[in-house]
Amino acid sequence: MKIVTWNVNSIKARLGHVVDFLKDSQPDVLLLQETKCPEADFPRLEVESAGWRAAVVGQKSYNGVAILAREKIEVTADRLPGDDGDAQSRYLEARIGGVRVASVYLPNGNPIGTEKFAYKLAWLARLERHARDLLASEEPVVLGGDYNVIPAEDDVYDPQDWVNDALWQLDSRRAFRRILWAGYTDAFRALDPRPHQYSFWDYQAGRWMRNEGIRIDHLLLSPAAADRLGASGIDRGPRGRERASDHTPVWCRLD
DNA sequence: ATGGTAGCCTTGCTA
Repeated sequence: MKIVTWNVNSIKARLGHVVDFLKDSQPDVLLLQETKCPEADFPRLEVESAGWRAAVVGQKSYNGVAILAREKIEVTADRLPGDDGDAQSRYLEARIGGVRVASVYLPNGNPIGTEKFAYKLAWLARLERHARDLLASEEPVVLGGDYNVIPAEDDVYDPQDWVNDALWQLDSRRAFRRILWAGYTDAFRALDPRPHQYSFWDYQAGRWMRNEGIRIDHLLLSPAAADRLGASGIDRGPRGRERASDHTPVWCRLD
């Protein structure tokens, strides 16, 4: 089972890229973030015409996540538990072919020292709590998405550029590591020790052309899923296209 | 060098 996560930065702006990617890459599951549209506006027909089913949560202009899959999608959660007052569309979870998968879009959290950063840390704590609860199930679990956290120095072109950024704060990295210590495996890093393998390059300052990126899109695997991890990688192809998302797909294969 | 770009369907916000 090939599972891919991709922050597309608007599904409407990126629909051609997404359909091309489905046909070229043939994922069994594609986890999308930042679809930036309400459920009713999601281009469901185009996705289904290509041969994938879709489960979607969304809101106007911001956030929004989706799960595309070849097989039947049984939605198990359309929001992250732990805060009924949280109205942002950032979490969707489903059972597909005996695997529990989630599409996760963490808050960016900038600027630091504001309520936005507090919301990010609270969201990470809620995700850790729920990730621990999911371990109690018999199923393999794959939590994939844009975590908006740079895990380590090897995952950024220059940490000095990010010292005042929410993605590189010690509190952000510690909260991310707590999920790993709960028993989850970073599918990319588990199989590829090379430094400076990125999943995001800012649109500004020629970051893509200079390969100055960060690795913030992650697939976190429960032990039962990690036992089946056969391959993983980052597909830089979509980032190099015209009118690309600023993120590129990250994938893993469960045998 | 406190800039730069992209998507939202705004005239600024979010990233």
